[in-house]
Amino acid sequence: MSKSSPAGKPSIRDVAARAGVSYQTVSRVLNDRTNIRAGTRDRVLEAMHELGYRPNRAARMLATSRSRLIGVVATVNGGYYGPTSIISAIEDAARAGGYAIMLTTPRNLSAAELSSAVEHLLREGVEGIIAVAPQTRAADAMSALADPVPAVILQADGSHGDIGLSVDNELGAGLAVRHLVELGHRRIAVLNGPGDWTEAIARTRGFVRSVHDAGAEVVGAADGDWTAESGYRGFQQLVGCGATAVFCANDQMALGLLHAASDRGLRTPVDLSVVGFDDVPEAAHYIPPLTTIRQDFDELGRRAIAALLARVERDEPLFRSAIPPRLIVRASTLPIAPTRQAPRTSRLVL
Amino acid sequence: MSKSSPAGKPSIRDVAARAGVSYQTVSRVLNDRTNIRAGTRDRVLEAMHELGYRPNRAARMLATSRSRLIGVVATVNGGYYGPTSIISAIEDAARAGGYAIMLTTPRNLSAAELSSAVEHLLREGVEGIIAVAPQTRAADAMSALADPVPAVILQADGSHGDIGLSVDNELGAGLAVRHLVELGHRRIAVLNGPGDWTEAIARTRGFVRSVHDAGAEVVGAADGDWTAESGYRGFQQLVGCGATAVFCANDQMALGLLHAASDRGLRTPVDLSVVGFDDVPEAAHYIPPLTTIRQDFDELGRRAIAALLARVERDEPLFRSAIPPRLIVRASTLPIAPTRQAPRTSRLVL
DNA sequence: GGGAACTGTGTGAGCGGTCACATCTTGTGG
DNA sequence: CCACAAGATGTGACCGCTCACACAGTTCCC
Repeated sequence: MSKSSPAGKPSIRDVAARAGVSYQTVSRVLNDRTNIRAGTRDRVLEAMHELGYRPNRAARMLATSRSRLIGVVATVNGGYYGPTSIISAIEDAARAGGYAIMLTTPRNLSAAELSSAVEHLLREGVEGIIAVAPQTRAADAMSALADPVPAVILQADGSHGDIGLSVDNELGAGLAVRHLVELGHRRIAVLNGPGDWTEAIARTRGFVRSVHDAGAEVVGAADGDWTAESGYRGFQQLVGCGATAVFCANDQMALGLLHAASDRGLRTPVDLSVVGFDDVPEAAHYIPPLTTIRQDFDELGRRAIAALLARVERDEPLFRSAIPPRLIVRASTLPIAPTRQAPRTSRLVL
Repeated sequence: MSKSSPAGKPSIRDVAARAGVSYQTVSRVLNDRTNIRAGTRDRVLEAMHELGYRPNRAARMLATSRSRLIGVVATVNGGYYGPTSIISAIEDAARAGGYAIMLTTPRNLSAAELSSAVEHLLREGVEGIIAVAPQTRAADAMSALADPVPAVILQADGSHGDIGLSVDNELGAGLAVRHLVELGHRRIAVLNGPGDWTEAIARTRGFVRSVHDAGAEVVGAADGDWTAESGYRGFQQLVGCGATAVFCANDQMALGLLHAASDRGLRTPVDLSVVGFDDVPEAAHYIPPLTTIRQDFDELGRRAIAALLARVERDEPLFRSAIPPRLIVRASTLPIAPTRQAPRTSRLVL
């Protein structure tokens, strides 16, 4: 068999032979160069089509020393809605920009797992990394690790230099609080997310500030770990605090809290108003349907890629921009009832 | 600058020069060949470390014409728990096997979107494809598309030749039914998944057969689309059918059904027992906590990679194996109350 | 003690593209 | 009508690695 054996996959040279041109001409067609006669181009394209030619990425990568690969690091444990949506948006935007996504899913966001994931990506030759690493520790580890290539850390706050990008969590918490205050609530409790997550910190900060700004009062606080289970336990800690409304740092915890409230015979929203955060698809069917803060994860993913590619391709500095979330009002919040204005220690009041 | 300029990334030749050996010896170390003197290997390894050498994947791919890349096609719209868990398990197993994952997330599972996603992966040079394409139509399209490389289709049933792999949905439905029957339920309704999803079809089939085998009766059926919203509507269709228990083809629909039942003043599980399918993390905190069928998505992902790699590396035929799911009993199911044995048309009976 | 059968290491070629440059056409103006 | 620029195409080298093979140095056994 000669070198142009049709056995293996066709190469640029097979196409050239078939079209009666040199391999370089084929390469020009491949790269959309301008200086090619239309007729020649057509012949080459036809030859490619006939041969079922597909350019070899490895060869191009080797020759250009560009991989057009973006690495993504994300844990999707528990099937959280946020990371998953973000990844999907990232892939979309990356593909549109001519890049492919290489995914790693470390079991957790410990420094060791992260470092192993990043090392894996670097070995694969990615040109940039997007980490969905919403824990402060993880974000710290990432900013240290992603030395050789540009990186964007999602859901990281301002403390991580110029490589963080996130939804405006403080604003989101503010929207929730203002909504409750407008309904007449003055005694509000909070169910925080884990203290080492940037988003949780920002939401708590936004919550506390907004409550004070509105002249209301934080009458109770409990810490959760994002799970519905921790929401259930959080409710139990809040019992007796006298709140008429609770702000939960995410929807899952709000679900657990609704469950606990129901177990205790409390009627949401008559006895207690509840606000969540995220607007997961199921939130509209919690009992009662949950008032919550919707995050635009798609937009976050798109911006992450836009920022990273600007850096990779044009060496522009990463721009920071916070994405504003929206308040979605459903049935879990209600104007405070006249009889509840002065809460007594009834079992129907938190 | 000479060819061994330390400017760019170090190559195998830079390492060789530093270690005082030929580039081939370095290559041998890289590939864990046996015939190398221990001292030589150590010197090479040290040189690599000093230079911060990282092998160039593109060059290796080109030389070996192997990419060690696995393409994954999956839609993660709506943040469903299943696909996400599967992807994570796939990545884990692939990395352990020395492969990297290239992810595409088509917006939907239409033939056009699938084909574009697969084409993208093929251009990237993947050696195999795993598609999380649980719709029959999508599975059909995939088995047609994935011509040039081996493929595994997840959550596809036996009708897709030897490339499908899934949890044993029929068995799962059977577990749910037997549980209800043991509790005394004889009049059972079903909330089906969308008719063009292989899993939905298998669950329905398993449900119907098990009900008949147990001498019980299917007194009502409604079709949903996996969403909580469709579960809510499904309940309304089932009203009046006289069932004492409902089997829902997934947890989200069960959630919607619980919501609708609650809106109508029906108490689950006193008035109505409900079983779901999937065991999403939140299911333990639905109101009431949901009895459901747990799928082992991790195992499914691992088996998918195992099957695919066996095919890619040793050209073994893909083996089919159904993974058995487990019944998780929670509070949404209860033995049938004596007064409900002969259901009257009370508003408390479906 | 001299090949056979190792072990350890080096050399040339080539994977399939791209780049820089050379060469051949073609068009244009004086 | 020819010089010269611009456009279209071809040639050689090279990206970083692996393969097949060549070759040197040991061990070994009759």
